[in-house]
Amino acid sequence: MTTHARPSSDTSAELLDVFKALANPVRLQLLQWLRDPEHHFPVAEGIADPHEVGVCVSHLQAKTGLAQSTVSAYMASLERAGLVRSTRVGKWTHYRRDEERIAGIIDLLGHSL
Amino acid sequence: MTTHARPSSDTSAELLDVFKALANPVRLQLLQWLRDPEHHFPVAEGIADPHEVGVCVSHLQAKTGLAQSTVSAYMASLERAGLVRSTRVGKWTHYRRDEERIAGIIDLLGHSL
DNA sequence: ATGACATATCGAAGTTCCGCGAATCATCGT
DNA sequence: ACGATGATTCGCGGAACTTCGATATGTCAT
Repeated sequence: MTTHARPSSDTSAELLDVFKALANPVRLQLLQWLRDPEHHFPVAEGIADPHEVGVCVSHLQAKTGLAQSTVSAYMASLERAGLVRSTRVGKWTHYRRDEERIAGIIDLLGHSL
Repeated sequence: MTTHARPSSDTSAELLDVFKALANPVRLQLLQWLRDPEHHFPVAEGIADPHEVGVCVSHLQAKTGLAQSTVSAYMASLERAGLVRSTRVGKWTHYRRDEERIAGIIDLLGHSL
């Protein structure tokens, strides 16, 4: 069975990674843009539904105005924290939110913050 | 009335401050110790209930093992983020969680993260 | 095989954060 | 008024973060 009351050092470490990933205005913004991709990014280009596959780095990069290398690194850090997942389609890497994981984190916050 | 769907730049800024405050293992730990003060800190010393008044910086400092100036600055940063409140009693400054505010933040996270 | 294009990784410069000790401020006894 | 005690503020060296341009990898056409 699982202990459910006292936050273990394990769950705290998990939360810490999430907090570090989101303690940056651009990364937080990126995650929020991905809540509604078709509303924030050009839709006609890609063949597939943005909600299914995600948004490619080029589009994210254009919207932030930061260098491509920066955005790439930021998305990698969000992925390491478990907040997004990536799918490679041809030469494009698409990023989408991991809603299950995010819901789990919110739940964890409600219990152990 | 309150806008509740689209995260305004205002609520995002609020969340950002919270994330920055909690993106440090010691500060996160401090907030969690304060969930159950009488279990984590000496109880006989103070006259008042820790839940009411809070825990003074000396006790927090002793438990972290860090310098007093560091802990003082950390608590100030948690207070700026709205996660704790301070009460001065004589020469002691007591810190306790702001549960209402924390609940509000959790709620905000659930809606706008 | 060779370009062209999308992304990832690698230094590097500037800024912010971390944690400390020293100095300062506030409050209580005496 | 004075010293002792708790807390905050200040200045510092070192570590981590931010962002960039340059380079490397991977993939698609030709």
